[in-house]
Amino acid sequence: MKEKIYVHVADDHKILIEGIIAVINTDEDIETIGYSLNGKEVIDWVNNKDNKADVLILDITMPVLDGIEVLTYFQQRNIKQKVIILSSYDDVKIVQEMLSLGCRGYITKNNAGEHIIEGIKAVHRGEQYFSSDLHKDLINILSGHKVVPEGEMPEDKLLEELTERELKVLKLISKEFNTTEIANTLNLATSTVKTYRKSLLRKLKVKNVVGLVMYAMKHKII
Amino acid sequence: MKEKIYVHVADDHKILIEGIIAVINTDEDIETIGYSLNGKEVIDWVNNKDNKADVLILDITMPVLDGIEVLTYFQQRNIKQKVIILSSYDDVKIVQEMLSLGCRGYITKNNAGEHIIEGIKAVHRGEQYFSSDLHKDLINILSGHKVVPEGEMPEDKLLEELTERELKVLKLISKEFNTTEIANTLNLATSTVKTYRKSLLRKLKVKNVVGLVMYAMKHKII
DNA sequence: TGAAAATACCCCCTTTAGGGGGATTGTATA
DNA sequence: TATACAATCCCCCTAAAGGGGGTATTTTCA
Repeated sequence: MKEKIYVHVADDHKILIEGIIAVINTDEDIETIGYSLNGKEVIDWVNNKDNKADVLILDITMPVLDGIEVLTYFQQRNIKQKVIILSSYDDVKIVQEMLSLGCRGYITKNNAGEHIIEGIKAVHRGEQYFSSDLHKDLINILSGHKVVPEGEMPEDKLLEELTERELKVLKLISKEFNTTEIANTLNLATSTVKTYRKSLLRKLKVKNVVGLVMYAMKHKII
Repeated sequence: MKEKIYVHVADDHKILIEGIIAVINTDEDIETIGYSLNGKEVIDWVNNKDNKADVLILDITMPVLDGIEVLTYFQQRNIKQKVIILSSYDDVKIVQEMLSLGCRGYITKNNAGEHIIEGIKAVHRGEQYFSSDLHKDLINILSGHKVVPEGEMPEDKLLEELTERELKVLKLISKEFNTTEIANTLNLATSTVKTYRKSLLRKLKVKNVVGLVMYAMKHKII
């Protein structure tokens, strides 16, 4: 008899956890072993000696500590468990971010039911797994030549990544802070903040502060 | 033997539907009867002669048609099925809106597992049902004397209404148009547009264009 | 019918944003 | 070790936003 795969599920919506467990348990090779309702619980779980899970299903948006923070923690301590992100966002940008934080799979909640078992098995084998909607986009990115999914601009694709400082400035801009106020908040010269504003406009390819705020809202930076 | 309660579930995340069905089916008095992945499917379902569901579990955020639009449709045609909103938002403001649109219950996804069966039975009996987190807030509201959750302003209520012209200017601002471009688009003098900008800032009580855009996005003006 | 509100325009003035350069550190990494 | 890039600051200049007034129509509606 084959060794079972043990899975831990983390999501702030209990009902969703119940759904995932119900689906997972239909497969005889996989067994769920506990769940967490926030990132703090995940950290506690991973630090527990008795924990014998192989794969972690992790939601991005959670209270206390979110999925990003959990992944960062995992990365810093070199945690062995493999992580599959379960997310509402079917957004390549976010997938990229999660990948850079070391997750092994990314499944959208839309089609989790069909893909989750397949995904768990794949990452347990050491492969990467992405639910199909994302697949083609990712292939495009990884292979460099992007096939535009007709009628849509691959806007995000073209955008340069923001640095930590730029991100902070963007967040403060979104709080209606002006350049002087941002400078005071971050203990910088106004000239520095102006430089960041200019690079934000350039990198995000927008005309003015309005475009910056729209970007920030769309990408849930605020 | 008691008559069963038939329930239809609508949510854009299939996995969540599976969770709900799994929970609901643990109760022998309730049976799930189909599901919808978006508002359009709900409308189609309700217009189907064979549909014999009594209660609809409805997510707010869905593609094609969202929960609000579905409730509006129900209200306009006097649909007999009782609706329980299943939402991520634990926000009294939203509960109020849903209530005004005729929903009978409101359960947050956080504690859906524990309350959904109770909720279904309650609304089927003709009662209203709210998951407990919201209960005390709602009692405050319905009893008239609202205990403001310290530090928060009931912002929207205080805002003056925008005129048609102001709204148009706001929409164009949100498209990254500057004053001159707005003036040209609307065939107005730039001075006129400046006047509207000023009254927008005053009416919406925000500091600058960033606040205007945030307001526009929050209220889905754009 | 009369007051209020919406629409449209004007003035002056200050502050802020944005465009286009350039420079210096320090760190990471190929 | 060379190079790239983040982070920090500077200059000059123009464009745009915003603050504070004012005026004249027209529309709305109690």
